[in-house]
Amino acid sequence: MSSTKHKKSYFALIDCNNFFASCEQVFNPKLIGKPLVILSSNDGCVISRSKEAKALGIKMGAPLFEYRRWLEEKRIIAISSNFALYGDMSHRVMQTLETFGFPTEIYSIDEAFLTLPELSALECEELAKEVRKKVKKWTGLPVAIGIGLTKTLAKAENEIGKKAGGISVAIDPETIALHLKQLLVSDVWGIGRAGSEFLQKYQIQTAFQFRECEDGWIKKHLTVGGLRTAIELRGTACLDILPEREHSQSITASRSFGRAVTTFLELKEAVATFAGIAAKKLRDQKASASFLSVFIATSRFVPGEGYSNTASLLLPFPTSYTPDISFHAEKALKAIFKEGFAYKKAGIILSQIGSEIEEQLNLWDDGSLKKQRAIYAFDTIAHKYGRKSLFFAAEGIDKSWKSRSSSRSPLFTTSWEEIPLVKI
DNA sequence: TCTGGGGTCCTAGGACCC
DNA sequence: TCTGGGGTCCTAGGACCC
Repeated sequence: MSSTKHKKSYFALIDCNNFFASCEQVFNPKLIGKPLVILSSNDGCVISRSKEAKALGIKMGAPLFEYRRWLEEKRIIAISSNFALYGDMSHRVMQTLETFGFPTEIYSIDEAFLTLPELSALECEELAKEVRKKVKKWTGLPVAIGIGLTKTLAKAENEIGKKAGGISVAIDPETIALHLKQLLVSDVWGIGRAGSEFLQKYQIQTAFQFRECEDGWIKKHLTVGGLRTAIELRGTACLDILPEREHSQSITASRSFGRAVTTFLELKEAVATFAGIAAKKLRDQKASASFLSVFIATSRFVPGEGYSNTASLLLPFPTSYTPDISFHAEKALKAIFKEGFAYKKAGIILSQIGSEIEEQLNLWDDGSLKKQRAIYAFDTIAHKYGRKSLFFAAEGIDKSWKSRSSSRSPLFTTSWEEIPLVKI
């Protein structure tokens, strides 16, 4: 019997208002009520604005060098970002939300979804009020709350709530339709710039108009992601609350440089720093990575001759050990570095992340191991330890790999202990 | 002179394999 | 050895999110 057909549930999206600016205000009450902007690294551009700063018309992402005079004239306070503080505040907010006992998904540094049971609209409102009050009391931060039948609708309600006292609920078809008619497609979660520009050409401007479009047409032009968004807007949930993952899919450490970097040495040092940051993040997750990319780029704002490139490589072993990662990052950097350019940005991306133990076993035990990776691993070991140890381990050759060389195909070896593993 | 950083997911097309 | 169709894997790049 399909009595397991799950009960109806609602979604709430809790979103901190002007998060970074609000965090600063909590710790420095003199900033409350003032036009305030938070700046990115190198104080490059605006990444958060207080309500008052927004009212003065300063745009998200505004570059400081263009607006500095203007900011001074308007007496807007600009301060550098403090991500350690924001991370800590985020943690407190999430902990507060978890005290309500609903399944919770932390969506970003300042947002979380809750799954609610089926309630009346009034009960939803009451609950939202309670959540707002508690978060404000426990953390000092103001939040907006949207409640809807799906995550996308909760997001939409949140947008509306921000402009209407902080809370918006829509769970009946009439209210939903009414609200979606007021919401621009470009403000729908999942519809970005490219999507809304495309829809504009077909005179589709509101979320309501978008959800009325034909499935096949949406899928053809906006892919499955677009279709999922439309289905969610019609009230059918197809994005569930995601369970917490053990580790990230990828880890990035990158920076823009305050001033242009031209030499390999400088770039090498920067990349070594990124390697350290990324490796630490990896270890904090008790994970290791098998794939590494390094990228460098000149300024994207200088027209004409720029240069940017990425080099990727499979690590011989899954690792989270800084010297290993640093060593390979430098190799990758060497492959793409070109003399004569003014580099403005660089970074490292670690991917193919798994738990340490799992990955170590995979390398030798698991038939699902990718061939390319195995060959790479063997070549590297052969290089590092000499062919002898390889032959020693090379029992039980998988026949399907025969076309390669017999010296590097022993995946299903029974004496893998003989191979010295690089320490993680 | 000066323009953020960190993510996820999807697709197209080539490589490869049976 | 030749043949082609079809599946799967892999990667680059784009779109989107905060």
